[in-house]
Amino acid sequence: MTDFKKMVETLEQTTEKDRKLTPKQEQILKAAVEIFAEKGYASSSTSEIAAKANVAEGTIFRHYKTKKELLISIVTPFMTKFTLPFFASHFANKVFEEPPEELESLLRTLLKNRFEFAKENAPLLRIVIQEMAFHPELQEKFQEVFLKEIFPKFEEALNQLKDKGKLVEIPNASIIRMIISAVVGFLVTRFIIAPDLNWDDDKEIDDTIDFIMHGLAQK
Amino acid sequence: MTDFKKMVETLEQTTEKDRKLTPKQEQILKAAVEIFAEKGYASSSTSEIAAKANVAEGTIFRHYKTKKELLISIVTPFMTKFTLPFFASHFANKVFEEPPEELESLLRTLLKNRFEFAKENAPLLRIVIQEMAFHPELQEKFQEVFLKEIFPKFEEALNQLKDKGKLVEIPNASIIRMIISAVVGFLVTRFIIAPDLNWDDDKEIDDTIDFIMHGLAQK
Amino acid sequence: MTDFKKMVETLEQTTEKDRKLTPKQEQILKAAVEIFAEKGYASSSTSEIAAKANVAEGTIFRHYKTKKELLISIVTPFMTKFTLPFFASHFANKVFEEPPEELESLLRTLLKNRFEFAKENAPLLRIVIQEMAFHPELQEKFQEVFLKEIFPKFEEALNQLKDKGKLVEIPNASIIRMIISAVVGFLVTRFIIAPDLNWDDDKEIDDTIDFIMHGLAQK
Amino acid sequence: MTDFKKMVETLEQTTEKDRKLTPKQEQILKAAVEIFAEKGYASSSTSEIAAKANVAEGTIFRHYKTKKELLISIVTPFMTKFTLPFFASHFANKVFEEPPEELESLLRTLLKNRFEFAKENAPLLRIVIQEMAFHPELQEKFQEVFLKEIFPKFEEALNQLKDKGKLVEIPNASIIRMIISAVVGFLVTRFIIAPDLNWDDDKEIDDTIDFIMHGLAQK
DNA sequence: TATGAATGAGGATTCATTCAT
DNA sequence: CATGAATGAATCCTCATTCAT
Repeated sequence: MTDFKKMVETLEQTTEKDRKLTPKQEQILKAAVEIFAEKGYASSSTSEIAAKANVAEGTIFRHYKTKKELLISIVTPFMTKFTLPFFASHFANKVFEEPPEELESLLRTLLKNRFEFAKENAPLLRIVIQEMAFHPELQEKFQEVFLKEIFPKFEEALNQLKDKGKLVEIPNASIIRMIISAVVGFLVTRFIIAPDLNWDDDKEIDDTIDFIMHGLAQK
Repeated sequence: MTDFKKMVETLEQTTEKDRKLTPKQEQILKAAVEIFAEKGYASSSTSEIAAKANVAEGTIFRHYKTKKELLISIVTPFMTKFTLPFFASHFANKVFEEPPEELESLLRTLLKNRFEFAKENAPLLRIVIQEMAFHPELQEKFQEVFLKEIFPKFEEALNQLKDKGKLVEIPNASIIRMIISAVVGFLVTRFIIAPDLNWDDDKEIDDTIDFIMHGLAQK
Repeated sequence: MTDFKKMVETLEQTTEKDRKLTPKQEQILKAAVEIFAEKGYASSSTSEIAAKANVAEGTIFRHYKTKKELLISIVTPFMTKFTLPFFASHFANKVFEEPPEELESLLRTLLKNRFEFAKENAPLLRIVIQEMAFHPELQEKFQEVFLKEIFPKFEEALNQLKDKGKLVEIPNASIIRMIISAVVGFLVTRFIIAPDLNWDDDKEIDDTIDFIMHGLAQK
Repeated sequence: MTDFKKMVETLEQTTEKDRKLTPKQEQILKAAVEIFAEKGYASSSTSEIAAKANVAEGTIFRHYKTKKELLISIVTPFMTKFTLPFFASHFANKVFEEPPEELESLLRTLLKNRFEFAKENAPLLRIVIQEMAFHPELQEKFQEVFLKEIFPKFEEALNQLKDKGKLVEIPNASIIRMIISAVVGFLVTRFIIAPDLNWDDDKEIDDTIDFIMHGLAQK
């Protein structure tokens, strides 16, 4: 499980780095997040970021060699942090050992937890979703994190459930897609498309989980 | 049903206009679609589009006053055409009068039909999804088409089903979100994220519909 | 007096040409005058002129090889026509033979006459004044018309008056400048700077002539 | 006399700003003045200005957001400085209290003084006269400076003179127009139309003042 | 003769990045 | 470390002019 350890290390380094951020750096990051989220990476200018961050234009380039490096410095820690909980040891354990109701409660816990994270980092979520399509660097990072780490565990769990006859017999990839579609569809609607609606978040989460569980149950 | 007629007219006008396109215009549109899809609107340059279209840069601006107008000329006909089948009169009729299995077969027909359309217009789908976030003009067009037209009919149909006890009792908005998430999640995965995988499209569509139907069935 | 004859011929040719103008040409000239007057030559576009003239862009260039030729076709006939009365034979005669009061009445007649012409052609006056500075072709035409024709006659007349002791003894060039400044200053104020004021034109003309006459009288 | 103070402040600020100009900025202004004067604002290109100023084109836009702002930064300080002497307190005083010969000597002093200023800033004078017609911003500035400040004082002075029977009884506006026409006509001829003639400036000024004084004297 | 699509050179302006202070 | 003036390539767009129809 070297990969996992490496990942955690990476995360912790990042965290430490975060702590080492000078005030100016923090201002820059904060401003960049807001502006990237609002107008998209390509339509944001470093001078605008500098202005919003109350910093000279040159200062940005002292900390981030290029504009793209600034983007990556913003996005990858978020991706890592967003993903980490999936590795919490009890996740694998529970799914392997417990009855299928456990999948439900696990998803529920996980979603609620990730929901809070998304809520606190809505602009970052927006940036990731908007920019993923255009930046191979981000896609690679995503593959690294998702395809190589989460996906296999996910599959393992799904296989277990299938063996116990608790899961519809369709390809794992499809199942995962459906789960993620439901979750991301909710998050995107909640935080990007219509953040100003009067949301009953707990109910929406419960309903979404119910929808997934029934949709995937063995018939 | 004036609204519907107006919409059809609009569509047909558009189609006629399409036929009137000069060769150069077609080259421009084709090139623009490819480049916008690949790099995103903001990162595409009109000079690059002109080069790919084998046309002088000025020629683009003879036909489309601004770069943004070019984008809109590309996107809105697609949005309209993509949406129009939802207004086919039998849609509303069937859902109102027939048993709920009808909903399923309708969704299935609809999805298959829209799937083909998306397949033939994958780059356009990509552009719409990528650019919607940044262009109020597109959002308005979307609202016009979706919120004012499709959504209300959708809701009516759902209410009917709920009355017959065939539908889970959660808010219509949530149901619609779940259906759309599943469908869009599929289309995005299929055509944008992993278009090169070895897809069994019919099965995926069937599985997705099954997922939706079970997920939303009354318990 | 070949020069004079040539000039009259030129004028008459122009006049004949004017008569031969096709409707499209007239529309073009009319539109060009309006637009040049409003925004200046350099800031006017041929496409705007074509639009205002209800004519295709290419049509302008069928009649005028270049944009500049269009300007010249507009300005030089005006300059010639504006100048021609100064050659009316009785001008020279009267100034030579009559007492100095005659200068006054002549100036008065002349100014009133030219005033009407300026009034009917205010936009053209505006164009001439605005563009003279930038177009050597116009300057040459002006020199041809003014320096070579009018100025010498003017001088002759002034010399006569000086001989009779009726004129202040300052250089002719200065006298001419003062007269022209007063006249042009009036026309510019009247038609360009403040055309919307409530002008009593006859009184202004009289006052201006009085001002000139007293200003130049032998002390 | 707040208005006057405000104006002086403005002038001094401008002067200080002038002193703060970086060398590049000075090069830009110098080049722009020369080129604007020669070809007119609309026909001057920022690339040409940059080249003449030995500066990158982008540098112009670092200091002046737009080409028009560059024009205004050039013209308005000139207009203000050109106008300021008219507010020198002794102007009003003298005209009110002294015999009418005083008007003459005052005009003479003023004209000589403004003549020197125009001589040193001939290209600027040219720009102002050429561009005034096309830029509402300049017209406003001019109105602010002339119509609201100079004109009323001028009128007061003229009324005083009329009361003493020393001035011809025609409307003040006409008188002012005549004076200005004579002065501007002289300056324009001297510096714009025929700057290369062999001018005896002092005599021209004297003659011009004489012309004005006699032209306006009570008959 | 009139059209208007097409051109491509040139226009103002933006922007990521560098570097002397 | 931080600044912000300077850069020049690239951007979107305009325009006078040409030419096939």
